[in-house]
Amino acid sequence: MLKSAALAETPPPMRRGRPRKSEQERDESLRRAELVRAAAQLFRAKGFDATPTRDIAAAAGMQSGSPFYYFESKSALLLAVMCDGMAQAKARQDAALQALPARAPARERLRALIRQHFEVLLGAGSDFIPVMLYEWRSLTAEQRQQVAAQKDGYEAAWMPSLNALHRTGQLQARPAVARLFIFGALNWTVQWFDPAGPRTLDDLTEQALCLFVGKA
Amino acid sequence: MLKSAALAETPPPMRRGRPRKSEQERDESLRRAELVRAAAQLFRAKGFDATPTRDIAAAAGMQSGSPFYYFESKSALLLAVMCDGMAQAKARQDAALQALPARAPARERLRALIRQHFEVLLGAGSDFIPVMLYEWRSLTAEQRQQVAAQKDGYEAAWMPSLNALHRTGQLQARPAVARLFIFGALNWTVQWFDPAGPRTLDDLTEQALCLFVGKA
DNA sequence: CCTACCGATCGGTAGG
DNA sequence: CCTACCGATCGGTAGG
Repeated sequence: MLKSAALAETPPPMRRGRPRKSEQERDESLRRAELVRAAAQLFRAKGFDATPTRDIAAAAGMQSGSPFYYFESKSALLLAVMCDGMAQAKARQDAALQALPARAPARERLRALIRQHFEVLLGAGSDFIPVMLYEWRSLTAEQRQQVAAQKDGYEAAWMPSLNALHRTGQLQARPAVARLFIFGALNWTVQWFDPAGPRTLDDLTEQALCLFVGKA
Repeated sequence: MLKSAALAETPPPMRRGRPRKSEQERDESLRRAELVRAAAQLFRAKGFDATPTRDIAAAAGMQSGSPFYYFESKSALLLAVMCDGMAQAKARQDAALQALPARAPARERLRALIRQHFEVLLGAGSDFIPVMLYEWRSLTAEQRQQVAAQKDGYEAAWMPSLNALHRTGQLQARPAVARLFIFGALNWTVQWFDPAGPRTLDDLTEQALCLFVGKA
């Protein structure tokens, strides 16, 4: 496949101002992203250990050794899946909270957080976060720290809502432990939720809210 | 190691009535159990795929090929871990419910179930159930069915309590979905609970109860 | 149960 | 990025 090299060597006429290097870089980062996407899907479907790097290469349209041109090791690829996933999830979370009316009640803030979390866990093509949740063990200690930092930021955003709900008595467990239990309940849905089944994410969200903080 | 063979060939004087075969069988089943225990511990610590059968053999004091004298494959050993674990968990569950005063309130029945589940998940030397929860993927379809049947029986025992709590309004989500969320919350504790930390299983149980069905 | 071993798979690399 | 390949590991078996 010499296509991308040819493009880089002969810049297309309409893109006069662009330096060559940038084209190359864009192409490289596209291929890299394709590898991460393919890896996420396979890691989720078969598990990290059970996924040969050769399969990831094939899914990205490459030969067996090529992933190691982009990533120094298989676990570096796993780390990329997790970090990309967390960055995306955090961005969506911020957007979901921004979209709320100013001074929305805590119950509605929690609803938005839960709903958005389901989206990221169970939505079409969302393999990144499930991989992060279930493949921790395959990271090195340093890699784990890196992901943990992002995860902590994501989960910390839930505490203001939980604290507020505790103050009003709607949340009856201590907020810190409640957060751990709640994430467990939500994260476990990837084990049983069937996107082809009758349950909608809205229904799931409402039921989770009822379970944790009761009806409105 | 000829010790066990020697014992079988020359029955000990005090055990006059016992036939040889039974001694041999008992010895075999002890060794088998030792393999299952070692496998459970390693599968939990490192994951199924990342655990070589050689390590399991060594942990049980055997040579590399010997586990295959007792189990036809590595995944048969995994199945044994899960089935033994579920059988034990179910037995403890029955005992916990029996120990309750007759006509105990539903909240107390749920408390007993949660407390017992924590014991099985987080207690010392309880590796079987965590392995069952996190290594599904490594079973064949038929093996999965076998474990699923036991798991269904275990989880079904929670429904009478959940239904009762729903009727009284203490549980505000639909019982069927609530059960899924609740097991998620509880099962996830294996990811974060530190037995050496300050939290006790009693405190955890109380907090879970408050979260799901509120204070007494 | 052990010894000795096979065949396959796999992560990763050199060299272009 | 590809080609060709290495070294190591691993599940499982034969034969006793």
